[in-house]
Amino acid sequence: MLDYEKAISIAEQKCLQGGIRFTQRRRQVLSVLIKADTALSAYEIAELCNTNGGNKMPAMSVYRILDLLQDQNLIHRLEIANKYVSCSHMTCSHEHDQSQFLICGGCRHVEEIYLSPDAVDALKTAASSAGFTAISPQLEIKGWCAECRQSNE
Amino acid sequence: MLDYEKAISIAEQKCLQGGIRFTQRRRQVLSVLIKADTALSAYEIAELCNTNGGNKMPAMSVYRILDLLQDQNLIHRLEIANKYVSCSHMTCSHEHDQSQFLICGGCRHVEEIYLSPDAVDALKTAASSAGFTAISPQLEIKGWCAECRQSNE
DNA sequence: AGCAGAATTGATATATTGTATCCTTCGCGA
DNA sequence: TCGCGAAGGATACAATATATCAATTCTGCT
Repeated sequence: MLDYEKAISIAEQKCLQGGIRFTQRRRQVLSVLIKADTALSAYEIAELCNTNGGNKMPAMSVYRILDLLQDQNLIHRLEIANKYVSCSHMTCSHEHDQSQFLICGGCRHVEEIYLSPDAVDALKTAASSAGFTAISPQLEIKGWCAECRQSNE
Repeated sequence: MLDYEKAISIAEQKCLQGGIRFTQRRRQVLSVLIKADTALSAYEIAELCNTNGGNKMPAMSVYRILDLLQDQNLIHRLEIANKYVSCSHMTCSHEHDQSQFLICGGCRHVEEIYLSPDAVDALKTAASSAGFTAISPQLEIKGWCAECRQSNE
């Protein structure tokens, strides 16, 4: 997990640089995502905010805030799982890192992985020969976790 | 595109072998998917059935039929795009083929690609070291098509 | 301090995608 | 032909997400 305090302060800086405010609500949503050790759906985030905190967090606000945090590269949306995770490179100094996620097609469990540069290159080559300029800086791969694979066979 | 007649007759055989009927409705849904040159959403399939054909095809039936066709390995569901495509290996004699799809994160356009065995191996290795027994026989990769990439920068 | 305008949030409605349930109808074999 | 299970119809509803407009809050400026 990320260093919580450091991540929050970096997020605050990034927002300031982006010309937007790092409000309580935004802090709250990001904080839930950083503290979670799994990917969360928008409605799960809303629920967690309402459980821990006090004032009501409507799902609509969560979506708005998630969009905004994504624009600042503070979180990722996982399209296979319809869930969100905080960016594990948030506290790194280098930019433009590629994040890679394995997502279980059964239980939707999410694991972050690190592909070899060779593997990423192979994907990029295949992608560009299909007319895709580049694969996304965030790569999602669907698979089957050990547990789901067992119970499926 | 697949040889339509051949694909339909193979589908019929597979269904018989699986102990289920290849009804008119099921033929209709599969036929729409085979003839389409793109991935289609369930509601798009229903609409196409209602446009071309005569009798009404409710969306619920489409979902039921899509589930069933998936069980018979006749179609794939693309989770990133929330769409469905007919299996391009339907008419091949060999089984257990890996299908790979590139999906544009912008317009959701879908391209089928063919990764080198090396690339697939690299993915499998990374996956298994993360506790995933295997990546899915159907691989989805999100990227950006040339058009969307241009209009985004 | 007070005001204007922009950013943020609230509130409500609605779209999209998908699942659950229960009942009816259809087809095949005894 | 009768009965049983497969298939389909109908309806309700769940989960995820977007659109819109009004209310509020903040910020910079005078």
